[in-house]
Amino acid sequence: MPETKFDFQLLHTDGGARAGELETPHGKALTPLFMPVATQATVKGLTPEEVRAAGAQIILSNAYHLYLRPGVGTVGKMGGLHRFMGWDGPILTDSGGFQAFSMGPLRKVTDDGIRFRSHIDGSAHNFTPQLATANQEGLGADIAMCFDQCIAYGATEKQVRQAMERTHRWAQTCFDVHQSSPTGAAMGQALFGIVQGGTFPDLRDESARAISAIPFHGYAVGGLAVGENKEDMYRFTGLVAELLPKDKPRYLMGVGSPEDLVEGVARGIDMFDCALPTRVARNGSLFTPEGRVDITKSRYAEQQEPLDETCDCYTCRNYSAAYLRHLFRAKELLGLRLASIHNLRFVLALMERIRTSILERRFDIFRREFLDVYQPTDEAARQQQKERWLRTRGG
RNA sequence: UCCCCGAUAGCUCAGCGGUAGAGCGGGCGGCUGUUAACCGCUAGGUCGUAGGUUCGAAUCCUACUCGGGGAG
Repeated sequence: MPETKFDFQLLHTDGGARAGELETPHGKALTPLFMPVATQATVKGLTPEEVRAAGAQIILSNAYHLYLRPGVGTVGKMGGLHRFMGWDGPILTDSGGFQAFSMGPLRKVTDDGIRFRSHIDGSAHNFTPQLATANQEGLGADIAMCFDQCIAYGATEKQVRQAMERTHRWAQTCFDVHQSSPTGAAMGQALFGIVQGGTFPDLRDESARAISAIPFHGYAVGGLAVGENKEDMYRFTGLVAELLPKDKPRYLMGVGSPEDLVEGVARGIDMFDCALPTRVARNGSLFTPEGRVDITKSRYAEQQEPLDETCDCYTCRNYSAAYLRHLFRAKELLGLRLASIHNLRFVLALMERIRTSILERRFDIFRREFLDVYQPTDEAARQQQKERWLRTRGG
C-alpha cells in the first residue's frame, strides 16, 4: 500500500454546506461525495471501469460479507481488496455492525460483541470490535468503520441507550486496536467513529459528544434511514452534525435518495453511501430530474429519446427509453446494468453539481431549484409498504 | 363425408355436479451503512352458442358454430 496517509481539507463552506478534499492511500476524493455500494466486492452488475466512468471516486464494501465469503484471508492472499476486485481508488469498508441490525433473527448482541449465524450456511460466528477492526485491516481498506450496534427504529429509550453505550465502548476499543496495530494506522488507513442514539435528542447529543471526544479521522452518523420519517432523519442529521468536529469529514451512513443527499449536504454532511440507487435500478426504477420513474411502464414502449435527455451517462447517451424498457420486460441482464449505470451517474452528477454550487456560493439556490422539481416518493405510501415488507420478511 | 380432440381472464391452461382459479401479461405502489434482477396491492370471465337432465351445470346429454388432428 502507498505511503500516503489519510487527510481531509475543508476548503469552502456555504451556509451549512461544505466542500473539501479527502486524501487516502489510494488517491484523492472531492467532497461532498457519494460512495456506490459494493457489498460483496462488486457494485452489482458493473465493472470498476463503469463505476469510475459514472463518476465514482470512492466506493464502499462490507467486511462482514467478505469475511463470510470468500474470507478475509483469501482476499489478503489475493493482494488485498483493491487488487482482488480491480478497483484502484479509495475504498471504505463497513464493519458489519449494520448486518447485526439488518439480519435480525440471525444474531445475538452482548457486551463483548455480536454472535452471528451465517446467512449463507448457518455456521456460528462471533464478531467483536477487535475482529471487525482486524478484518478491515486485512482487507486493506482506506477507511475503516468502527464496529457499532445499529438498533431498530421503534426500540425503547432504554434499549437505544444500551446499544449506544455499547457502541461508545466498542468505539474506544476499535480506536485502541487500530492505533496499536503494526499495520493498520501505520499503513495510512483511516478509522471513523459512529454516532448512534436513535431518535432521542438527548441520546444523539450525548453520543455525538462521546464519539467526538475520540480523535478519529472522521465521524459518521449511524442508525438513521432505518424506518423513521424523513423529517426526523433530517432533524437528527443536523443535530449531530452541529456537534461534530468542523475539521473532520462527516459521513451520513446509508443515505440516500437524491433529495436526501441534497438535504444532508445542507446540514453539513460530506460523505454518503447508499444501496438505493443501484437496487432500485435493478428493479426498474430510474432517477430523473422530476423524480423516480418506472421504466417498465407502457408509456415508454415507443419513446425514441433516452429516459433523461439531460443526462450524460453511458445509458442515456446511447439508448432509447424504449430499448431500456424492452430489456427489462425481456429480463435481459443488460437492462439491469444500464439502469444501474444511469442511477449511479444521476447521484454522482448530483454531488458534482452540489459541490460546484458550494464553491460558487449558490448552494441554497441549487437546493431550492432541485427540490422544486424533484418529486420524492410519497411518505405515506413508503410507511405502508415498509410495514408490509417487514411482515413478509420477518414472518 | 365420417371419426377423434379441444373451446374457461389479454395469453397458456387448471377446475370435471354445488353459483370460477393459477402462472404469465396489464395497472398501481414500495425498495436508504444490499440476506433484494426483489416484494406488495389491484383490475379483467353471462366458463363457444342454443336446448335438455338435475334442487343445482364450466362440469352430464343433444344439436350447432369455430379451431386442431386422423380416415377417405
